[in-house]
Amino acid sequence: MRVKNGTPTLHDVAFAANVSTATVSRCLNFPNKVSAATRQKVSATINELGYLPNFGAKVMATNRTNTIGAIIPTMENAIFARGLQAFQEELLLHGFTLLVASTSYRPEIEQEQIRALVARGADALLLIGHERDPEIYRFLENQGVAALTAWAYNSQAERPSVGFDNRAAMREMAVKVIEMGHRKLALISAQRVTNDRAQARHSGILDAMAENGLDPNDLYLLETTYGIEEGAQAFKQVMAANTGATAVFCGNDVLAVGALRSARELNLNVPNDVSIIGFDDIELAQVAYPALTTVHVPHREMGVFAAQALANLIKEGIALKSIPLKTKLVFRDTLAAVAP
Amino acid sequence: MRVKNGTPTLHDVAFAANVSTATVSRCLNFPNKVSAATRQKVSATINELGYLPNFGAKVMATNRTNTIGAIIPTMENAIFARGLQAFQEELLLHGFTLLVASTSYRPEIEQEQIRALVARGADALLLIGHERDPEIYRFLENQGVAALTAWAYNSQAERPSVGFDNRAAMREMAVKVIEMGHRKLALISAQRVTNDRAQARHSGILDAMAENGLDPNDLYLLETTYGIEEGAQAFKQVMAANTGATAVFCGNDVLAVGALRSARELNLNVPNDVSIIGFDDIELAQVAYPALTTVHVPHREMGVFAAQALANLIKEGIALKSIPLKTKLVFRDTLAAVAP
DNA sequence: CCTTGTAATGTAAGCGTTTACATTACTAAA
DNA sequence: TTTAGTAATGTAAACGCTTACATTACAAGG
Repeated sequence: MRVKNGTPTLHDVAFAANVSTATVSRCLNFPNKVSAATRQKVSATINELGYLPNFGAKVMATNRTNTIGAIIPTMENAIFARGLQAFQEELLLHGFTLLVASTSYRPEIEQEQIRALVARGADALLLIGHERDPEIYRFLENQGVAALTAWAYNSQAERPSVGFDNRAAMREMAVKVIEMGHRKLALISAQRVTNDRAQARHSGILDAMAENGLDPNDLYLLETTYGIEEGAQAFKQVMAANTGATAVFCGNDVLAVGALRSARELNLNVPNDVSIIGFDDIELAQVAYPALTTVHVPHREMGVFAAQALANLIKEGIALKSIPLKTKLVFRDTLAAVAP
Repeated sequence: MRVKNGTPTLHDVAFAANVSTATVSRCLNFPNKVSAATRQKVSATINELGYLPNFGAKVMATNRTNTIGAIIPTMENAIFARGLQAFQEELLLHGFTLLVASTSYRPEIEQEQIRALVARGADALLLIGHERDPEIYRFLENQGVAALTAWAYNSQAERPSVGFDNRAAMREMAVKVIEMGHRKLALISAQRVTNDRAQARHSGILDAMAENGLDPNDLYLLETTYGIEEGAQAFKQVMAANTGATAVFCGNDVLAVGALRSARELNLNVPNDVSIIGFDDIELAQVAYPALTTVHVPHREMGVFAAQALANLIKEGIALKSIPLKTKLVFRDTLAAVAP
């Protein structure tokens, strides 16, 4: 008698249960297409043999991996980690597994990763931000892989996205700041070249200035890379530039927290000497001292909606559509009215 | 003439390039087994046709997905996000893709996820902590899927792990604290039942007390779940218990930051009235005010080593072995000697 | 010019599912 | 009993790659 060596296959189960492979397959995939008796018998055999469907074979036969890929700048940034976590949890509920790749904010790497995840069989992709080479969209289309954009919403973007309007959100905050009497504004921004969110936030401030009789050209703008240290350095530069800024916006909370630290080192009182405003409302913002005034972004919600949209697309064929989410200004202790 | 509809296959490339499928396959996988001329011709055809190997077919033929799964409690916790990010980056260097699942610290869910990732074809798994049902290890063995444990190292654990000795690290910190004159100690710990890291950190404090003539039974221990708010609540309870604790250890930085906030609300001066000690040294620790004294854990290093070990196992067949990493005490502003 | 050895290429058999289609087993109405 | 209709099951092709083995091409030594 031949002894089986490898892991058991569908065939083995069928043989042991004395049914055809088709029946076993149906037991697994369409239990109600099979009589209770055989279902019983087959599932007993499956347990007994410790059968687990072969992934590759299944993929080949169905042309689906039940896997969704996400490509984000970095998990180390809490705004992505949080959204991605929610995305993964929701995906699980729909029977999908998450494939993760990161780009360190480098567009060339993103291209590479998109190709890698498609090659690895991702059924659909979650991407951050709208801006990318049209060629890669063509590639995705050719491969029949849908892509949903998150962390950004733009009413005139032609591709589906779930996110918030970075520009409007920042504009709203800037209007408040200006209403509080601030006339000299500065912005410590993330690199805008490869980052449409950073661009939009910048534009939001410009909008608010223009609407309120300030000259947008007066905004003192400084770009820097991501990090607390970087924010700290940038803030010192802003102060050294002597522009008389009474409110310095930061492109995100991490930069803002760095700015806060520099302010302390410079013996500047926040918010009485300078106001500092963040964006994102991550944990850091409430822990910082003084607690940071910032724009709250519904990261988890975004992840959940994105997962639902993608799951609905793949399982039900429901086309993706854009979902705009709301941000909220949260006023804590780093913003004050300018002394009259 | 028949018009091809779907995406091109190996066959199509072979036909177009006027070679056999074997040759095309070799061009892709063993370029040096093929003459320069054909290599040339084939790769031109591949580009022209926009051919991309079919993932499922490849998996089926090779029985490998070049995918590694990681199962962590949650990406929202920076210590995992950071390590995972490094893990993914290193994996990419070795040609692997990362599959992520999370457990929210629930062991039943972990089991489920282990099975799910194996079913999704993970070639190997990264797991957090040692403690789990032996049955699941048997399952992994049966399936021929290797598992490496991270975020914990324990010299007497029989399974390979890359991480640090939580117990020794916490003991080292506690010894310092005791040397600074603290006699009444408290610990705000994460739930220990399902979490061997939390257990080990607790034991470390006990060790230090015993070695230094303090009664380990005098440690005031409070367990809570993960979160800043939870840490804040717990700290208030510790203070309300009136144990006279002059140093309160926290199982991680997040809890410590919550404790810090409560101390401020209680008008307690840190570190003069109470010392607060964290663990992990995440970003939060330096941003907190006062900056947190804590134990630095080499999260990124851990991720990198784990990825290397797994890649070496799969590609070269080099067996996994445990890699102990070093932690470092970092003294900032929340620990002071007790007034004589 | 033949021989031998090696390099390059080709042939075709798997890999383990799913599923269209065919067949058989039942049920209930006539 | 038939019969028609439906439910349950079976048969076998297809999915697109890798790779052992077979074959052919070529180079160098005699």
